[in-house]
This record gives sequence, C-alpha cells and structure tokens, in this order.
Amino acid sequence: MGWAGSTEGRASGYAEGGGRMPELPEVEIMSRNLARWTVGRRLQQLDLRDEALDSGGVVAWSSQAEGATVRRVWRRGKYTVLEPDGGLPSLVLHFRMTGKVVAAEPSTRSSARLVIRLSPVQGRPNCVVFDDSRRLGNAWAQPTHSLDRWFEVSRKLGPEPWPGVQDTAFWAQQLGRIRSPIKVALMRQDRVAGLGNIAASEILWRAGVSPTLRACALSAEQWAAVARAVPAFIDDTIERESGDEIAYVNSRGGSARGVSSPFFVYRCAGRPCPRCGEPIARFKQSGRSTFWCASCQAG
DNA sequence: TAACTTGTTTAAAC
DNA sequence: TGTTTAAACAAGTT
Repeated sequence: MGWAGSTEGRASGYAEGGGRMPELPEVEIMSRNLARWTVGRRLQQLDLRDEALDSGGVVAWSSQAEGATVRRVWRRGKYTVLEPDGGLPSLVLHFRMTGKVVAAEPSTRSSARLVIRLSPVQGRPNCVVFDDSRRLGNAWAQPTHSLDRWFEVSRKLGPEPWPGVQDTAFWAQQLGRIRSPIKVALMRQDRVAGLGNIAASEILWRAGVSPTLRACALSAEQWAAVARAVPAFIDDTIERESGDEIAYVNSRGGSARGVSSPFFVYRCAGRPCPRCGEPIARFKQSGRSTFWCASCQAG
C-alpha cells in the first residue's frame, strides 16, 4: 500500500534529524524544565504578546496572576499546567507543532507569544518564554480545582499511559473494541492521552504489530507487546531528548545527512529496518504518514 | 509553487 | 445511533 517513492530512502525529501513534535515525552521534558525554572518563584510580570494564543481566559489571567508564586507544574496528555498558589486559576499550555517553553530573553526569540518574568534568583533564569514559530499553540486559564474534570470533559482526554507501566488489560480495555487500525486507535486522545503520530509508528515497530491490524483484532500477546513498547518508547525518548530546549522541526539532529535519526522508523522510509534490514515503508492512514517494517510487523 | 508537516475540531460517510 | 474517515485549519518548510 505504499506509493512511488516510499522506498526511495533519502531521496524522499525528508530532512534528516528533523521532525520531532511535542508529544508526551517532549511535553514531559518541557514540564519538568518549567517546574525547575518556576516553582517557588513569583510571577513578576506576564506579557501576553500574541492574544491569538489565548483560547480562553488568558488575557485576564495575565494580569490577575502577577505577583503569585508558582506552586507546581505538571503534565496531562500533551498539555502542560502551570499552577499558582493562592487558589488562582492555572495556566494550561498546548504546544501543537512548534510550541515550546524555553528559558531565554524574548529578544532572542522571533516568535515569543507569552513572556513570563520571574522574581530574580541567583543562578536561575529570570525569564521564560512560550516560543511558537507557527503560532498554532493554545493557552487557557482554568480554575485549578476543576482541572481534572476540564481535561476529561472539555478536552476529552482518556487516562494516562505513563508513568507506571499499564498492563495488558489496560490496553485491551481502552482500545480493544475500536474497529479502526491500531495505529489510528493509539492516537485517540479520548482513549489514551498523549500518544501522537510519531509515537504510534515507533510503538508498533517495537511491539512487532502491524499498523493495519484492526485494534479489535489484536491478540492478548500483541496487547502485552504494546504494553511493553509504550513505556520503552517514552522512557527512551525522554532520556534521549532531555535538555533545556526541545529540538523541533528546524533542527538537524546531526550536521551530516543520514546521521542518527532519533527514531527507528519514523521518517526512515527506504532505510533498512534496524532489526531485520528490510526497507522501512511508508503509507497514509487517516491522512497521516505511517512508517513500518512489513517484515518485522507481520502480525 | 504546490505539496507536505502536525493535532484538533467539525462535517460527512459508513 | 454510534463509529470511523476525511476535510479544514493554523503557518512554515522544502
């Protein structure tokens, strides 16, 4: 089910090393970074430079929350939550394709949409920026006490797949009755929150399960393989990408072509499968590129 | 230049 | 009716 060019490898036009997107592991890293930079410090000045970032309540919040201290920062699915103390609403961020939080002066960023100045502390950054070159990200201000319900009801998020190893029964329960292909099912945020297009291909390759198999047709052994592959992928990705700034689309993982893609199959069409050497193939499912090894993922 | 990249929402199809 | 797929959307890269 490929198309012309799907086995052409480096001639495919994809940039080597690019293509990381903010999925669960990247959002986890950014949430940890934001916690490290802000928890326990006062929000001295909030500068919403792009009101289009506001998907609800952020304009008001940015004046309301000034002076408050950050209590904690946490992740839910692909969202990051900055929670002030004093019963104030929380700031919820979604990064879409190119959004990221960085510790930097806004003058060094061409697309700073929100600038958070913190009470100065020796040895810690005084400014945090929501940087988003394509301006597709979103932000909301939501009452802190009802965030769990908001994520469930308004954002329609299913349970978290990580941390804590979810067992075979969890995956069979959440996805086992979906008739669409397992690759598509893995991306359904209302069933399991946080897995995107990259994760879906990578997890199925690790599990040795075909992306075309209907979710409702997976065997117990295949669900067990998925259950093992998910934390393996997430842990590996967090370990590999941890750092002060997530490298997204514009980055080149290595300067030379062909240098270490961070993924085993994603955007690796035409290259040999790291496990068996057969060429990785690419095709579309529900409008999204799927990458897989037909030899390793026969089941 | 047109096509492609993403997650989410909405509309249409099954 | 419920489930699934496709299209549209944002904007930047190739």
